[in-house]
Amino acid sequence: MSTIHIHNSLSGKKEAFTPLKEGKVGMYVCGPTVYQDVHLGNCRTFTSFDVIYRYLMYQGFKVRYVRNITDAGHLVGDVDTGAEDKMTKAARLEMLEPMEIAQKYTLGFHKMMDVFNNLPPSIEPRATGHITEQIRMVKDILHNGYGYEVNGSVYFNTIKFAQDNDVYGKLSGKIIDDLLAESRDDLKNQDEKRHPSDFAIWIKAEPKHLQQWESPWGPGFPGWHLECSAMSTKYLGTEFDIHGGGNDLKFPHHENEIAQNCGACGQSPARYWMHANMLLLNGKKMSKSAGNSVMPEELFSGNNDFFSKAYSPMVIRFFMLQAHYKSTLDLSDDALLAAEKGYHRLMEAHQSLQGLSYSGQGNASKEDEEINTLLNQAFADMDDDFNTAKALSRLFTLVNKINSFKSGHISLDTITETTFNRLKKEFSDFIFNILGLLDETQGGGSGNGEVVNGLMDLVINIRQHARSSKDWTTSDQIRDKLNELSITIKDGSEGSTWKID
RNA sequence: GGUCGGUUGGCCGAGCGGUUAGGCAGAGGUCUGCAAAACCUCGUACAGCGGUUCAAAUCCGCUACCGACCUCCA
Repeated sequence: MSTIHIHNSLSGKKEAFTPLKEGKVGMYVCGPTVYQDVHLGNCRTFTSFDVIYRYLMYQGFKVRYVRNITDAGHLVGDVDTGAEDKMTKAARLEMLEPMEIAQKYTLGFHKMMDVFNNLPPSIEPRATGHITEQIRMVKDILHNGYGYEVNGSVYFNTIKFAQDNDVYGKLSGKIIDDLLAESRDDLKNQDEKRHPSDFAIWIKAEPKHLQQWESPWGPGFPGWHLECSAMSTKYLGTEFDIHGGGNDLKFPHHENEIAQNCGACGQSPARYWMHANMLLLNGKKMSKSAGNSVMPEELFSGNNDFFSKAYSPMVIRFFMLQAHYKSTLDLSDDALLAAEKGYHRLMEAHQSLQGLSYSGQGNASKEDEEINTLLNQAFADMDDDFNTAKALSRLFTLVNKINSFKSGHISLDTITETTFNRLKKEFSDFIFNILGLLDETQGGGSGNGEVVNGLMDLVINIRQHARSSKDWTTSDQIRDKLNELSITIKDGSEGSTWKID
């Protein structure tokens, strides 16, 4: 097993990855708050971690991947402003029970994850299903002196926490002195909080509030951040390997999460923090609240103002994989057009490769060495902080080789049977198992595949006869008509192949 | 204002001290009945100005611009 290096947001450096327990990985990723449909930016983060999950498993790690569903407690504004939480607001607007809202958008989220071919996590805990654990954590925090109760709400005392240790602010790069010095003026406006940076861990519910639970401090609901602390602890322990999420969660969400975990059990939760960067649209962060977002369905249907045509889910996935997860990625029509072609080229090469059978004499040469090197490098790229962009560039160099084998430009004599089999297996593994792509390029809908293939074999056969007798009128007519049906015929030295565009 | 991060050829996007990233587009060629595909060759890019170094897109400093977070957001 090779050594994986991970960029740790906590240290700002790339570090060798050593799991707490050999061969096992505990990974927690912040999931969605299910109060609205997922937008494309959300999908990028989860796709990034899906590839990480897949790669760790491919390398033989036993991974417990926990990704939560937040269905309570996530406020729209600050507590003191009397803001309602997202679930309650959505419930009122749609005139549904909060749990109906949660159900609706959880199902939608799962469906979208499936469309993007993201594997489900090992455990997907919900905030509402872990109220007792969260109450317990609030008690622990109070017991340790890092919380205080005011009028039925409980706040986390960031100042005391920051004074007692040097943990707070480390992840997000906040300077504690600034925090402490922060605006004495602001303090005057605080009704309940002792300091602006303090945050609610338990929030008192008014009688009309739709989601509320009994607690030692009266009826209320848990604060945002708390569910992740409680659930990661429950399923992965007080200390685990990897914690991930979108870059925009670094502060305050993740910073506060660390504070809560430390405050409750004196242990910083994750050893490696990973942050996926934002998807950009028009050069700015995709954000629904800012009105700068595209919904996945709009992209798949082409029904939007940003793009010239519809793009399939796998084209989008491929597009995302062409950039490193830590970089921002700019979405544009030109970029997607390019990704679409690249994706097809990759898939067609894969089909060609699987269609080849070894007929060489097995003389290892420079060619043989190059192929092995490229495969090794692709894995090394993934080991180096999951660099899918770089790994893909190796695969495309292999696409060249594969096409050359197919057309006979390079003889299979130049590689050994072992290398040939390795290429066949690992090229496929990489595309499907590690990068999690699906081949959308072949066949029609499911179930029709055999019929379509059979028909196409027939058509191609008829055309081949026409070509043999130099009946160009017929052969060109077949090709043109198929073209109108968005089927492209490609004539090669060993017969013709077809694809649906 | 504070804290980070970025600025790479026509577009997207890797690289993070010395060796061709890659995809798309473009040019020329090979193959082919033609076309498409495929294959071969080619563009010689690193915001600007200084500095360190035998050597910088890569390190340091300054300037300009862009973005993220500091309010809810993956």
